[in-house]
Amino acid sequence: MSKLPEMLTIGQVAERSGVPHTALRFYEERGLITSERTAGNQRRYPRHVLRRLAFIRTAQRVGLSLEDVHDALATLPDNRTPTKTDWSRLSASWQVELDARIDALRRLRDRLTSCIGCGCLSLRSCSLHNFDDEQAADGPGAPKLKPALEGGT
Amino acid sequence: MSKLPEMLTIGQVAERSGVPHTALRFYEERGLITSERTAGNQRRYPRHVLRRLAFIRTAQRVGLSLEDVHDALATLPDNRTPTKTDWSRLSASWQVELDARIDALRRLRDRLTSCIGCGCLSLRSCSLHNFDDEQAADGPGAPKLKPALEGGT
DNA sequence: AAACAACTTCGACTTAGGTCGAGGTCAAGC
DNA sequence: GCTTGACCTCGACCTAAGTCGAAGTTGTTT
Repeated sequence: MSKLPEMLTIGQVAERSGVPHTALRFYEERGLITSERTAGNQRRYPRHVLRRLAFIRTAQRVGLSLEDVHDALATLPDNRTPTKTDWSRLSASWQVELDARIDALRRLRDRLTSCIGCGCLSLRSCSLHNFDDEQAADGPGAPKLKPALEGGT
Repeated sequence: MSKLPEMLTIGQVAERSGVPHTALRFYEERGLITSERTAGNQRRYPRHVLRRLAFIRTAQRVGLSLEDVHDALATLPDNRTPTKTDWSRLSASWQVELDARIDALRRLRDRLTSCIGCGCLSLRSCSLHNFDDEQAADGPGAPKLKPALEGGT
């Protein structure tokens, strides 16, 4: 009993979270997680790092970059791991982001639909090539996501 | 009159297509476009390269990688620039891809919705963290797109 | 024929999100 | 007290889709 370990090794965290240990060190380097060290310089993690990792991975799946995640975590008052309240606030702002992305894709699809069969593919006349709105800015080759958390109050 | 130039220089193609000349050389290196050369080793493009470029950029916007585009172009009988018929066939297959992506995002959003307020964020119990279906495979850090053109008959 | 813009190649660099390996240290079991 | 596995750092490497700069050549115009 009382076998609930206070601190976890990097290997344990990797196994429990499903995040490779290489990525854990990488995240630490990026300031997304922190660890304490043993006398022998090995990392030891408090259990709540698991929650933080869950947060990170979910945010990534929503489409946020690690930098965005970093910034989101930084908006937490004490730089703490998100609590239920924080989670609600942040995930609500992700929804906006997701909705926007879904919408952009849908518009693209509809344009494609209206183009099928026209065979135009003209650089000048086809509507598919002439929207400087939506994702034209992040254009080909750089499908980055807008911050979108900025206004996430 | 008769000023319709047979062949275009790289600068002209860049200007007309909106694709930077650096990218044009890059695409050629990748086998997406080809060019002839003058006696002095400069590239000259037939006008239909513009259509091919339109195809490439549109495909990219749909979410295909250059490799996917390369493969798609290779499915064309004579390795030609897509005609109206090819365009219909390929863009129809892109629709499937787009629909799938839209759907995946929608499912993610819905899960997020059902999670807002629960605050669980548990690695084991929250439904957000337990879908090995859909996009779990391309996981965080590698938001690549599935080929999806393979079956595009 | 000389100027000058446009073109050539090649290698290095970029961002994001990591992975891999070498060489060395730490911790736990027997 | 020794073996073995887990851990450490650091730098190199990876993919994708290009960009940038240097040094040299071509093509066009006057």
